[in-house]
Amino acid sequence: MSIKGIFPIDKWDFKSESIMHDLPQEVYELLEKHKSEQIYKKNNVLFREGTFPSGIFFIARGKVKKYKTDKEGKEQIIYLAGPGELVGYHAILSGDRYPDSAAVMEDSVISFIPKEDFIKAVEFSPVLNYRLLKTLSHEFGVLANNLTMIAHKTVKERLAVQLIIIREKYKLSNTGEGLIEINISRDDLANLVGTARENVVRVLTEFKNEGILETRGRKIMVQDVNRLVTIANQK
Amino acid sequence: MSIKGIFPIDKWDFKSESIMHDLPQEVYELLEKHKSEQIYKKNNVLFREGTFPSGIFFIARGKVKKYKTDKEGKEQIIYLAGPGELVGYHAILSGDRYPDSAAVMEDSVISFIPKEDFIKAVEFSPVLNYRLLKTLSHEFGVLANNLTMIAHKTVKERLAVQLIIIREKYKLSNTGEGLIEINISRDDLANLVGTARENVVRVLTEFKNEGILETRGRKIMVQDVNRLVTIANQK
DNA sequence: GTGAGGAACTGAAAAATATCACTTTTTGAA
DNA sequence: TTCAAAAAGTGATATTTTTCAGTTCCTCAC
Repeated sequence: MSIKGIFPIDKWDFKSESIMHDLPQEVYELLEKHKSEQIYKKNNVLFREGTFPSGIFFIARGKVKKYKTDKEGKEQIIYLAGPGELVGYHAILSGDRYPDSAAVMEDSVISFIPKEDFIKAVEFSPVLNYRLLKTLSHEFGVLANNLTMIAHKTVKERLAVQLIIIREKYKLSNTGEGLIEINISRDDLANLVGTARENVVRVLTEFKNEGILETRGRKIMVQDVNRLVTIANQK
Repeated sequence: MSIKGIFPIDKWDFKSESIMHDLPQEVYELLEKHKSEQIYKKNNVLFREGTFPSGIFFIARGKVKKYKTDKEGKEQIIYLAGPGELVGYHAILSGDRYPDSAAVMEDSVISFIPKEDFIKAVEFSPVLNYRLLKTLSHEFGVLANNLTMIAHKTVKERLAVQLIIIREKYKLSNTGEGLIEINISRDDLANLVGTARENVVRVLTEFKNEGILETRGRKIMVQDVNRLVTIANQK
């Protein structure tokens, strides 16, 4: 039983082709000229909601979360970005402030491209322009799915969905043989699912007791994806 | 006490300039050529999630809801669109199926523009292209706000927020003197807020008893916006 | 290798929300 | 105008989720 068959997987989050892949030489050079690559340590913040954008970030290696924080300090993760993805371009396109914050979830290699260079490239290149439209449309769909899910599914169902997505998305960072290791803090998982940490832990324990997954330290290894898929599609 | 002062109003839903406003003559003509204007009766469906797009819709007059429906038939409203707004263009940009459905909430005047003409116009016009990017970025921000809100705010707070937004958004359809009439079914309101109809009705009654609003039939008239704003910002 | 501090986990109680079964009101078609 | 059907409203109960107040388990800096 393939996951695709029962779960509209392509409408979710899985990484598509990198937006930067195979751009015309001139655009590529324009972006390369002033970019600066740097290693960001875990928990470093790339930018904060409400500030004015100075440029965009291209993830070469690592994981980045985009999130919003409310008055009480509660965090909601909007999007998990990985290698090949661009972060921080919404604000530059809309000409407004950053609508969300971004932070590095594990030590990552990230390029910074100054605002002016990016805008120039977008103006110069219909290909990049069109690709941004596609990416944005895709991200919008993912977000709309999440909204519907949070509004209508239980914590258990939502957690099942997110585990499937994360597992698929971060497949590559696997050690090779054996089970795929999902490495994410319970807090981040809770902020992604849209609930309290305690609930995530409880459902995780439930899944463990049912033999759906096992944990080693903070790491989660899914043993039976199909059952997760069944739970995800329950309602 | 202005609403703007305490509530980040510009980050929410209020209608900005129409995407079609003041386009270069050639683009305008390209879009006009094959468009067909038509009156859609209340509850008519413009398109359904998962089908292939045949074109886009421009709302000349009326109200349209974009929504997703889950397995159990529960509806979640993603976006409320009004006059001057474009609907159904996401799917065309992403080259995929419609990610959501759209239905008319009251008798409306709507133009249909065939897919090919729209794509041609986008390819031809950097202005239109750029404007779509801006609109999409804006819509993304609104959606991200809603996601965070549904995840962290109570039904009462969310309803307060949405009442403020709808009231502002549909200000124009007001009769003139006196209070602004919000005309929306309790079901639609519930599907927008992300809860059951009963809860919406209960909170509405609460608001009524506190003198925040009054109702005449299905119509809601807000008497004290400031108190709604206070509730909306409670947490 | 160790121990301090952070993260993960647990249980019980309170609060919010969903559901069900029903009455009343409103609406719009004949 | 009437009157059925649809929508709105109500109350009681079940379920889910949050919150609080802890304990236990990892991790990594020394």
